[in-house]
Amino acid sequence: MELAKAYDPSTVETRRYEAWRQAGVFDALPGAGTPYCITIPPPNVTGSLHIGHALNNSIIDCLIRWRRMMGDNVLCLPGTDHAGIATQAVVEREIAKEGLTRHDLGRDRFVERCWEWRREYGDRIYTQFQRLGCSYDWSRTRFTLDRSYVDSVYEEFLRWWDRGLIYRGIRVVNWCPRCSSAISDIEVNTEERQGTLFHIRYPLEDGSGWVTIATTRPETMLGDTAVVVHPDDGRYSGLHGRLVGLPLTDRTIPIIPDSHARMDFGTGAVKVTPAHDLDDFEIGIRHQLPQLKVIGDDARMTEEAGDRYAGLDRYDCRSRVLEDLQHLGLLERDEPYVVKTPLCDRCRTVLEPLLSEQWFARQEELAQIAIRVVEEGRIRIHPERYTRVYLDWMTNIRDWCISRQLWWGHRIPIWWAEDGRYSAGRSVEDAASRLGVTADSLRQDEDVLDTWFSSALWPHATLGWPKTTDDLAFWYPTNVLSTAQEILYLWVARMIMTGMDFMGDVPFRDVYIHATVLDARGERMSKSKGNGVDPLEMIDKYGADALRLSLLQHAGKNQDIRFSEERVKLAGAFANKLWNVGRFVLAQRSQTDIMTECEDAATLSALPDRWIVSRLHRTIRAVEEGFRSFDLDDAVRALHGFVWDDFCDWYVEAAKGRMRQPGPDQDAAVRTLVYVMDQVLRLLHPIVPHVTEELWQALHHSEARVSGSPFLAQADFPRADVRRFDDAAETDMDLLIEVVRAIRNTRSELKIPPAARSDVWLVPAADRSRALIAENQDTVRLLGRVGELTVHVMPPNETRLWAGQLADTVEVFVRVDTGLDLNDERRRLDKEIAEARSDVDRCRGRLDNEAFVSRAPSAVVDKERARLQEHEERLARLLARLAALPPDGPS
RNA sequence: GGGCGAGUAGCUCAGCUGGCAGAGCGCUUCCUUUACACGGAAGAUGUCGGGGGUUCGAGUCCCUCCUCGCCCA
Repeated sequence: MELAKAYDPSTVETRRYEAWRQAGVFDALPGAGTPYCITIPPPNVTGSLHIGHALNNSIIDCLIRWRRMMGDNVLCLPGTDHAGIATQAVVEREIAKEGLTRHDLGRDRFVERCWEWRREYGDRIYTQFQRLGCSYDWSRTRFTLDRSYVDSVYEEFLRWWDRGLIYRGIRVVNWCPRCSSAISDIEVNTEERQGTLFHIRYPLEDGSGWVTIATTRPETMLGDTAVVVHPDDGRYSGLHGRLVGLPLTDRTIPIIPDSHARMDFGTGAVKVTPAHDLDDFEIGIRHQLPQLKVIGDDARMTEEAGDRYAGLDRYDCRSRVLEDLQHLGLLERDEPYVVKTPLCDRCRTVLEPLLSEQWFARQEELAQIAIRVVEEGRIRIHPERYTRVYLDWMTNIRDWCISRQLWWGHRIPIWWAEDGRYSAGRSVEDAASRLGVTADSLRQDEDVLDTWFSSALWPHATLGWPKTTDDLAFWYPTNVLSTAQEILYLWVARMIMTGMDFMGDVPFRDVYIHATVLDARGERMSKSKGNGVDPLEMIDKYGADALRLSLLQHAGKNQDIRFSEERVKLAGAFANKLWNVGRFVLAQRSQTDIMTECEDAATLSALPDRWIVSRLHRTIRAVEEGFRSFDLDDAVRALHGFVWDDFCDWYVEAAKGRMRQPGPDQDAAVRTLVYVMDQVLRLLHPIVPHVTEELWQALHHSEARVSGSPFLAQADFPRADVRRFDDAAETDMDLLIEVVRAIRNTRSELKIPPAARSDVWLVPAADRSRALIAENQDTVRLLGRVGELTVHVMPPNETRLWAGQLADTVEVFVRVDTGLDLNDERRRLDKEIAEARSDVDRCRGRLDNEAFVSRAPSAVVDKERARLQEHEERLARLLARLAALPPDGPS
């Protein structure tokens, strides 16, 4: 197979992906082997691939491909969630173009429109995952509104209902006036906006003075039912239990001590509006305060707000309240203040915390178990620091508002009787019999369930629960959940609860919280800022492999990643490097009849071969460790260094010399090239699947394989073999590399043109290094562009013609036919001597330190002694060299 | 307000259980040497955020302060 000179992902990636799919490489079959399963976090069905998905799915696919190659029976199950509020917003926008609202259509027709939308666009993100190279089982895609999934959700609801975990309650929820629905915490975007802090006087009822409260939302005062002060706040200690007249109303409200009040904020006195603030709601419960709802579902003031304000929009009401207070002289002052404003994630309407009657799920009992499994280490969270974040949240968990006033979603399986009683049921008939009435007298609750209520079941419901399927039996518990930090609570925690509750076992064993991808300036990407990076555009320009590599390079235990197009480009350069070294290896092999797929590394005897194999196996171990511990960045670093530095820059360059003459050494070199190349492709495959598969096919296409899959994607992943670790080979090769570097450096300093060959004279200090150089002189010659190479016990006599340098323990001389500039040479030597002296002094200083010698471990002291000896020898040689130079003279 | 992360070369980041400060990019000089100019060779570059402490020895451990960011209230 002819390979193009430069790697072009656009001609490779789609073709390779299709080949995998057609061969069913990603399709899983339960039963045999060690199960390994990841159910991917279902993206929002309205969504398209953003950089966070790209990162997470690169991580997931990397793990999945790795485990598949490790021989596990792997299932990676993809899916989407129905995203109630988001989808509904999209479809509402669409029908708005036809001048319609959802109310014009009615519930059934509107839901049908949502389905049409979903049929048309719902699989878009799958195609995008495929472009990223994700090896997911596309025959098992799940959607949270699939019939079987809906059954799971209702099963969950009914079981909880029967245990009394679901109840109807009145609470403050995040209310979006535009969507007319409660929304979940994660759909709240908090934004800092410039606002005003108003200081308002509430006169004491007996006319003896007033307390001043501070608020950014004066309109809510109409719903105040108390003022709280801190119990320890001396300023108010005489006022506990006294009443104030609430301005603009005819009500009086008490002053109550409660430690919620912060003495250092505002005046230390806080107005309490239980119906319109979550904290105030809880204060209200503590002190049994009335809950006065003065703002309605439409964000207009209610009757409760009083005749003068009822019907006004909340902001108009604010203006009027301020005017009126001003009039009464109760507005003490105002100051600019940054207000944290909650916005609806979908429509950016300012949310209203609102007292509302909703369905709730009790959490405490479920949370206890979910806490225990993490404390006991049955689920491990990585990076570990998130464990505490999780546990803190879980121990302070609040009941979960599970109802949403939407149409798109799982309609709550509760039916109401005419007399106001209600019951859940598996069907209207079931509910009817539970209530002892006829089915036709019932009406179903209008609300749907929170989308998270359905995704909380993701790992077991996608595998078939509540049915006992083979998939569920084989792959549950799943192995890893990889996701973003902001849904640790809302989603991860709840999957743990439902998994323990319904399956009696953890839903996954490891949770990996990946970093947040920021832009190049370190700012969070957002649509409004317009600083987002489109992963598909990156794939178009540089290839999916480049995108994956650029992301995985930074996927470790870090909290954020600064992303830039430049990185993708550089990752693309690596793919090209790999491509080209692959081309080289192929070309070498074609010159011989060596066709072995995998050389037995144990039989290699040449130093470069032993060295590269040793380095390879250390790299394999680093990759293994990186993959195992979710330090993918470490794995990538190890591979990058090995491929580019060890293999390309040294091994391949050295091998070129061995290619000239047919014979056993050439055979060994080719075998090693093919072996290392094959192993490298395997190691890199989970990270950059396309380019590695393409090369691997080229490397092996003509071979008859005795067994196994024809795809790299299903080949065995390398295993580190400690017997291949070869310290001696590494030490020896390091010395050779040092010698070559010294030759190159000297040539460069002498401005010898790269094309020219120079004679080199080496004086190794020890017998061992002499033998080493003698055995490998061809390598030194080739890499140092050496003409005549002399290895001798003494330096050359004609000092004027040889520039010298030290490489470790080897003196390296490069011949300068035109004669040496002695001044230059002395300068160079002086510099080296100065360095050597300072090294010697530092070592001596340490060893002269009584405390160091007596207290440091003896190994460290010995090492320091050896080091001192080396430096002293080096210094002596340099001084000798300086002395040997002719005293002075024309240069 | 609580919790967490980050601050190391011009930039982006590694530096594990303390033991001679590293990589990539960029920069300087040179090279189209038949895998690769998406390349090769050589080179320059550091108050490891500040201040204390522990230790024979601190980028690494402890305390404290400063700056930036994230999550949760």
